[in-house]
Amino acid sequence: MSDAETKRYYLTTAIDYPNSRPHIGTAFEKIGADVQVRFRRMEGASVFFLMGNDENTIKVPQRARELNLEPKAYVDQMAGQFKDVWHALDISFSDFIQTSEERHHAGCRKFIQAVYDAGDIYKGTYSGHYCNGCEAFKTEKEVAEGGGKCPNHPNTPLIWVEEDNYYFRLSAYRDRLLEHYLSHRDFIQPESRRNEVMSLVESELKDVAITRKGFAWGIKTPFDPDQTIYVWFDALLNYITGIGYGTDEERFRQLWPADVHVIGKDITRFHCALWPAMLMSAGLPLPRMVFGHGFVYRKNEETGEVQKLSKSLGNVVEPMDLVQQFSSEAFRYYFMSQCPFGGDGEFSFERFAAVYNADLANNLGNLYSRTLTMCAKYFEGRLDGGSTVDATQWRKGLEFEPLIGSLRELVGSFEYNLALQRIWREVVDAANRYIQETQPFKLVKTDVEATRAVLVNLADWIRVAAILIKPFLPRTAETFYRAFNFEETTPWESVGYVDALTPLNQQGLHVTAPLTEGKPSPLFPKVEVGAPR
RNA sequence: UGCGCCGUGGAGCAGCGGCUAGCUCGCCAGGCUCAUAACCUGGAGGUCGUAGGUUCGAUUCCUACCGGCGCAACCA
Repeated sequence: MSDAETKRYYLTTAIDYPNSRPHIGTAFEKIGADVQVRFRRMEGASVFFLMGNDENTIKVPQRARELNLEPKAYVDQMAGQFKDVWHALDISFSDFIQTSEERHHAGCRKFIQAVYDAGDIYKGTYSGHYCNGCEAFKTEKEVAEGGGKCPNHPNTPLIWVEEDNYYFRLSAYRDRLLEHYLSHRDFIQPESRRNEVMSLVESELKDVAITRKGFAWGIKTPFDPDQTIYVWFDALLNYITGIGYGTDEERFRQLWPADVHVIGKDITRFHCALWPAMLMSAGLPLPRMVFGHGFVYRKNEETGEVQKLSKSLGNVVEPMDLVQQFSSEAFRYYFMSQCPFGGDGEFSFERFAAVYNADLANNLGNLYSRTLTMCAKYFEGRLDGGSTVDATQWRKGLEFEPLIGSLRELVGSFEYNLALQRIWREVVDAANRYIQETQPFKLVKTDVEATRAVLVNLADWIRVAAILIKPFLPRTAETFYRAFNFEETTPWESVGYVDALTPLNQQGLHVTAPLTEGKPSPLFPKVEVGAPR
């Protein structure tokens, strides 16, 4: 692997249907992805982070008609809303692809033609329950749910329709897929998802219909203009059309294959079976990893019941509600610290507030407050007056280098909750304990220089904490870093985990944070537990 | 039904073969006063779902069962 290759990092998230607004579960995925790319950037990688919306579904023209809009106008409007939410959560995506864009259409046509030319597409007959109300086929499951009728149109009888479609020869890739899983242990992460996919591929891997007839909205099949590409086949292709496949081959070659597709556990099979088979057929390299994250469930505060987020249960929580009540930082912290990214997690307003108060207000925020206040009160913000002190004193008794090493490993492998837990226990808590043990507020009465030494150590502590939380809480981290004049040594933008290991530059060390009457304003004002909502 | 995950003090989690089973929140008692009534110390509280098995030894491995949950080809 060349140096240039190890340094570029291409990550994608699942593209979302635009017919409903993003909820906390959708946001969970994007934040987890964002933490990873922020971390990779800190590690020196040149990152490309792709997100987008999945717009070529039958529901789009339906919904657009209801709103009296052109489909394209509708999806553009929705994409704007999605991006607003992602920006509010500080999701640092590089590009946002909409599958209604021409660049996507062009890439899709090229790709399906390549698969066709490879002989993996054949004409067949698709049959199923068709609903005239939805203008779509219903799955057996949907029919069962509706008691033999369409769940959305119970008065419209379902009809059995047979239609000529094109099929992708997925079954032909069974052995090559299994071989790939075996030779690339990391292809499907976390481990628990592997078995599921492997047993699925071993047992049943049927060819799939990849086109539908008679839809105006969607991508026309190049070898048969009466047919449009079925949503799944087209959706997966965003990962390559978003980086220039079919429109900018040079760029595509630079970025592909993806380092990781971050997706929800429900769609692992598409990404681990269908997608690699499609790529094999088209002669393209496979992504290095598919990470299937867990889901966020809603805990009902009164009954204690844990439920899936769903519109019908009315328990959907919109990210903006929490961002407005607390902050994007609080939002990011809750989900990254409380929900293991590879597994499932729970959300309740009560718990959100409890975690916010305990970890952000009382620990992190308060550490910041008390440190800066003492610097201002005892030294008027200047810590550089005395003789040079040992600023690494605080690291004694702490296995510091191994800690940084394991944090890098944990963050790099998406184990965010464990990483945050260690940062809090071993860095933030330790700092509060250090203050209690050294008692600078007492010491200042007898030994000013010793007090200065303690505060210099705390300043370094703040600096290191800033670096460690940078991928998770970018704003808070920056505030921490700008509390002192650390930027004179290393600019904030270029600070990485390695800088936590370099010693503090005490030259001219002083407080740069804005203070009002010698105090910073609270970063995380405490909230009344149980009050919100 | 198939496949998968989970069941550890009041709540949320960690431990995944062997020191007195850890951590956070909550609770109780002290301490401190720099700080967002924050912080620090100590304490109470667990037969690690049940029944077997493997082993010198199991919360940790195996089997069965009970209970909860997820996925199963367009609801993150």
